Amino acid sequence: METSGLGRGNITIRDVAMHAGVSIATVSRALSRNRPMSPQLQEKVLASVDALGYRPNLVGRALRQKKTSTIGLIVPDLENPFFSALTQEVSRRFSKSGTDVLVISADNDLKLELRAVRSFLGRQVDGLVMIPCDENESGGSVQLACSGVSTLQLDRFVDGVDLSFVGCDNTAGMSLVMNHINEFVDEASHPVIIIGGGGSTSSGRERLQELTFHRPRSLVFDGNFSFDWGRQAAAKILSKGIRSGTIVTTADVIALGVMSALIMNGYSVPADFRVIGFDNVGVAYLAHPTLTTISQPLANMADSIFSFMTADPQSAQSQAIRIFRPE
Amino acid sequence: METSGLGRGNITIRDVAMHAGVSIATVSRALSRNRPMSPQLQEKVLASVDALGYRPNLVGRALRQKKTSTIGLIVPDLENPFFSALTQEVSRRFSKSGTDVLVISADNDLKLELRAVRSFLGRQVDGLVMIPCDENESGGSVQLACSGVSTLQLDRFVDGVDLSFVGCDNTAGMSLVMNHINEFVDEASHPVIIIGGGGSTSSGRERLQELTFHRPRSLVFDGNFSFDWGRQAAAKILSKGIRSGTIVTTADVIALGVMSALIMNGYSVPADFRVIGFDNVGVAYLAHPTLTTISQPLANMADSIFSFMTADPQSAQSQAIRIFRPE
DNA sequence: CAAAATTCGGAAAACGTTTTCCGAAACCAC
DNA sequence: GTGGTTTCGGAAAACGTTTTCCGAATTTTG
Repeated sequence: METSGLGRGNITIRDVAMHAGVSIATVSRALSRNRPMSPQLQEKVLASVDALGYRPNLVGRALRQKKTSTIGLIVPDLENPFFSALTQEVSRRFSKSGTDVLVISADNDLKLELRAVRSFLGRQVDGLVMIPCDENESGGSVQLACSGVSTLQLDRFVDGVDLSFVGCDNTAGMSLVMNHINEFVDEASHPVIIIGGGGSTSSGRERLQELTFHRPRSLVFDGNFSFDWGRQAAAKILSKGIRSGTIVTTADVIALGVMSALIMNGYSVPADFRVIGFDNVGVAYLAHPTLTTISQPLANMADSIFSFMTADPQSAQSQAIRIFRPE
Repeated sequence: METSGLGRGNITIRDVAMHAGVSIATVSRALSRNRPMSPQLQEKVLASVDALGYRPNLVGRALRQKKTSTIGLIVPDLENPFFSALTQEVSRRFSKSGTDVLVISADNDLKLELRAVRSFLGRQVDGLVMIPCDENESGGSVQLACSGVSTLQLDRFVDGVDLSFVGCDNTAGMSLVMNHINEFVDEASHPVIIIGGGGSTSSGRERLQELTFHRPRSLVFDGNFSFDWGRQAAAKILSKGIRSGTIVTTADVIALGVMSALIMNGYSVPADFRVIGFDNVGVAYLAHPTLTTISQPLANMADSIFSFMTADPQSAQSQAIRIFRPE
């Protein structure tokens, strides 16, 4: 009569050893195939493992091995579809290898971001990927992370210090936008209006800088990466009496907010206003083809994170900064 | 001359004890305030902690304390905005207490879901919250989870076994939809068309059942919870020659897909077609007020999860099923 | 002032693994 | 048959912490 796994004190490797009549070292070896052993003994051990429903305690293992087979991912805001897509992509990339990606959302809060870093560091993750909340204020968190474990900044980087980063070439991306505008838009009748977002993040700043550099006399509004800011920005534009134009935004979430507000107010996209986004998140497809957008190469970025994390920490590659061209 | 935290062998509690000239027990107590101690000694220890930049190894702590101050959350698909909102809400609720919410996305893959359960169990999370991928196929994963740790199903539940669950009352929600339709819609000119989704999930099934129960002669399409399915469904409707109606869907993501396809094809919402969603996710606000939707009480659900997890495992409450009315 | 009670620091056990080391047995070669 | 090599299981140390116990010092009490 076999008791089910419910027995309160969990089954440990000792119980298996006892049940199989061998030492705990043998059990460990039978499971890890760390050293060759006679097949019949292995068989016996594995049978006991099955019979007892033993599952190794990964905390004990981590303590001994000094590694957890885990990487941490800190995201500023999971409700931003670009970040959830990125999260999904990174998880997917790592799921093929044996390491789990553990995600914590910082909820755009610097305190929570710092806490997440501390938590992951304390939990001995083998690597840390973070999308910093703020270009300036997140510096401490990022540096703390780097001081403890192999760390990579994703999509955004903090100012001042020179730390590893993977992201896309925002400048090149916005150049694509400008080429598109030069080619298809008659600026006389369709003035260019710029709506920024994420002013205190590197990606927001880079994109906005590139736009204002090319169109220094355009009207500029700046806010954050959210649907709501897009809606507000559209209202501001309309309240200035503007009735048509090309609206360039620094993220799809903003662009979608803009579009929805315009349409609610009876304007047509793209007849009255053309709207341009950035990121090409899944939900942007809803507005296709009326929303023009720039794709970020998520898969490439995830690949790069993976190879960074699996690389020898000493190797030069591990310090490289990888920047991908958007499409 | 103080070396920074970079020194490879990490600083352990022994180093602090050595530095302060006390025993490791004293250091532990100084940090945990577990037992009163003389203030000057505490001061001395804390000074050493600061000087060395010591951060406790939570793996060691977890092993000793048999708790990790961690709960796991397994989500089928982070790109579904309802799930990312739910994730964010749950994280937010727990961030006030000392426990971190660790998230793993199963990517709608049963294998990955099972792996996530095993991983969290092995990592000794103090609790597990899961949104099962599939009403039938996820049964094994959910039961495994329950056998190891206090587990709660969220939003969806698996069939057959009677396990703890927190979610919303889909039937009541759809009744609200029906009341709305009865009140505002002239069904003679505006036939009701039903678009289901998530057929193999309890919430998808419950919602669809309620709809077909009230409108047994309506046209029904069934698919999954995605923007894309909404677009396809709209195309199916149009290809049947239908040019107006009330389209009731079982999720906002579907409704938004439907709307976008209708608008792309030159139809007006809500003049030609009325569209009704479910969940009231943030992105649905983009379509407000043309999209009618039903709010799920996220905050209440998160609260309930929290109290379930912090409750004494023996108490009756810990087995309760909580169902909230949507608004 | 002695005895009892209290405080508080340290030694050591424990948590569940993996892995190093050791020794016994088996095998091989001559 | 002996010496050398290989194979393979077990004992025990180690990972970093918390906590139980113990004993010494201090305080309180009669």
